Amino acid sequence: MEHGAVRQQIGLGGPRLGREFYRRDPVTVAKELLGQRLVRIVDGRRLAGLIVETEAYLGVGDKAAHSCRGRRTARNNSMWLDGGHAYVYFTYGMHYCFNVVTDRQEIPTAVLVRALEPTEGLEVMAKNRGLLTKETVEKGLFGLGEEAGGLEADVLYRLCSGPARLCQAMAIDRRLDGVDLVTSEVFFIERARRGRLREDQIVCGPRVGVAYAEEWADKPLRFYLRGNRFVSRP
DNA sequence: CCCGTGATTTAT
DNA sequence: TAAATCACGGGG
Repeated sequence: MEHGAVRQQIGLGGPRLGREFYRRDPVTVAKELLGQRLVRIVDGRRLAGLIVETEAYLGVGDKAAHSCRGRRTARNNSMWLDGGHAYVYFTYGMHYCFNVVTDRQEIPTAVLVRALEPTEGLEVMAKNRGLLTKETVEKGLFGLGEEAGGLEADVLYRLCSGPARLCQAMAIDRRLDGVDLVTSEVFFIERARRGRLREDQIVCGPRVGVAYAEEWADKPLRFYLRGNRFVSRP
């Protein structure tokens, strides 16, 4: 099915980011992904959120990147695909993390998506996250019609604020590894914002959880929206 | 602060 | 084949 037709069938949604958006260096893509909308279709329903935090991984030589040594393995294979594909990996025996592959084929760079501001399908996300306790349901916090209307703040801010949390919320696992975000009917990114963010709207700092990466540990390759409440850590 | 959890990678 | 590691999250 053609993309426009898919969008129409699904309803909602704006134009999707195209191949050329992703075929750039990971730092540029990491910054420009901020404010765009990640969408996952599950059982015909849209789960979506605005990307508010990202990290760039610079490929061969970047000691924090899975492609640091330039060796293509069963796990990191997707990093060598063309820009716009998904790289999903499994770690710590229980967590998935989602990256957007950047630049051209054979250049193994990527952007880790670290946090979303959830906008659609919040009750499904809460269920996927195991945050739908009996008490939460009894209090009638869901099914009120308004998306985040009755959702308690402590649940809301734990939905997608972390790379593994957002994967759990949006049902992202290894089956989505290698999927093409430009053409997939179930996993893609929509343009929710046109033009560039002002530089002062973006906070830049060291990547999280890469202390082992020696001289690469402190490079300012993490980006998030200034003042946004949904980043994984302020 | 510590710990679960198991695939993947690296060292013997 | 064995050991160490890990782009994390949840619970004190």
